[in-house]
Amino acid sequence: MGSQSIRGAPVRLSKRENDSSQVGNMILRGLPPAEWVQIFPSLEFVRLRLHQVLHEAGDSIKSGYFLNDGMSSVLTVQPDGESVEVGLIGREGFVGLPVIFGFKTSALRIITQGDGTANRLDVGILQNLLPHCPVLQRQLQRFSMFLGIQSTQLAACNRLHDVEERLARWLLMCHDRIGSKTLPLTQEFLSQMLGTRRSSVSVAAAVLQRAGMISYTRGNVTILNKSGLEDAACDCYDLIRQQKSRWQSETS
Amino acid sequence: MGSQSIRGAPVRLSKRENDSSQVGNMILRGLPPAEWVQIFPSLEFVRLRLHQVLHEAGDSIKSGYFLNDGMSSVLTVQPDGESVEVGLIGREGFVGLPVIFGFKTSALRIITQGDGTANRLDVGILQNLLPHCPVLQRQLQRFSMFLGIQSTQLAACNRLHDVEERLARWLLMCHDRIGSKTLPLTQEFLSQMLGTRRSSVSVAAAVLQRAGMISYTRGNVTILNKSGLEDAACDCYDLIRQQKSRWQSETS
DNA sequence: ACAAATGTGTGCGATATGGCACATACAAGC
DNA sequence: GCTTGTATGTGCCATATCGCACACATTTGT
Repeated sequence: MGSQSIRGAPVRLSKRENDSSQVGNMILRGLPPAEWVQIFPSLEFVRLRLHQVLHEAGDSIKSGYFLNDGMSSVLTVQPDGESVEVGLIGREGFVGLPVIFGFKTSALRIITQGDGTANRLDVGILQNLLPHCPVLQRQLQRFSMFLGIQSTQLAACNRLHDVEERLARWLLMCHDRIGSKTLPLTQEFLSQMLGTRRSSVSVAAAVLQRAGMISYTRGNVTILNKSGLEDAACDCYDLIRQQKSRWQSETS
Repeated sequence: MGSQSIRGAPVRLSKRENDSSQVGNMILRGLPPAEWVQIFPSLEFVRLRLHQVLHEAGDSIKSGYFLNDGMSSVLTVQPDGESVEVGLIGREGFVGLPVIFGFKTSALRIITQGDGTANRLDVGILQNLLPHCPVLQRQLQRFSMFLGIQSTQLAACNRLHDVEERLARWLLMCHDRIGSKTLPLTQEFLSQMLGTRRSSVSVAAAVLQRAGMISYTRGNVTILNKSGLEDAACDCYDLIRQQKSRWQSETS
């Protein structure tokens, strides 16, 4: 751990720095030296701001992002503008999966939650690199599979569970990836994540607040009682964590 | 739960059938001869029966299936037994995607809808074959990406649209893949696809029936007015078809 | 023929959410 | 100070769905 500060001043990635242990992203850190030396000269360290759109639904993909910290949400966008979150990507993953299968455009919107940093990689460079980096290719493909499974679990959750359970789950998942107990979230924004109305979020948040599990001030949620929130959340919170660890370890 | 897995009876391939044009599955048909001659000796032609379980959630995967006709549904299964359909696989695709990324088990349940046939392939053989069949590998990976996108669209639909719209959509999608206007479906079964109660399906089906769009007899739905059903269905029906054609054409 | 199992239609109260409106509270800028 | 915009809490009614229950029809097995 300790070589990199998660919050506060991020570590600058010099182009002369060829040690992948300086990088927060788990896929990059797992690369063998032979592949790391190929990829690191092309990585561009970037800061990500709150709610930055990394990929817009329907747009072509120019860069992939290996997140070091913070998290991103994957959203479906419907023709009428409604949206639902169908995935979460953190330091364990990669933003830009379609390009590794030869697609040019993103069908989904990817936005950042909270501030963070990432290593950006040009799509053309990535596609040239992939045939020479079998471990990278394999890890990206495996992450793609995991993300698909995760989205199916979120789909079931969004269908079967009510707003209060989903809100609690979402706050916990966000907290696990952001690391902070205070999350910069408006209720309007949460309603887009959960695929519901803002007023429904307000009601659900008020219940959790009165139960002492969270405190809600203008645009900021603070988690006061994590284990209480876990009781309020549906089982999907645990299920997704289990699937994550299972799929990260399962090999053929 | 009702139906158990029943394996189809293997049928010997005649010599004539070493021509991929005799095969209904689109991925197999698209293979170059050099790859087809490697794979076809290992394919086992099997008949699939209604509601056969091809892969059970959590079980290890023994075989992959290239469907020739008919269709399969991809279901999430929750701990309490509730389920929601998150994908549809027909002749354009493949059942057993996790193995192409090195995973051994299926996180999802795959069941057949209606009768059909498929070319079954042992997982061990497939994994040995893949490194020598780049086109096959690529097409399977691309289908995996499409299925992930499809599941996100279904997730949004299941969250945002009501039972009647979803039912109409589902009947249309099933009809498109089965080919028949009469579909062997009980309301109990449909409720598991749509992630709702059986009685809700009954109400929605009664509305469509009174409007003359379908007729419902014991365990069988017949589509009477397809364009009427399209009006009753949500836009997701069209959106998924668009994404399907886009996926099949978009290249890097 | 009879009983049992299965599939479907229907009804009803409870509940969650949609859809909308409005008041309040806070923040930012002048 | 003031204004303006934004975020939140709340209330109200309509509606979709849940959660059950039960009647009825059809099929299946004996």
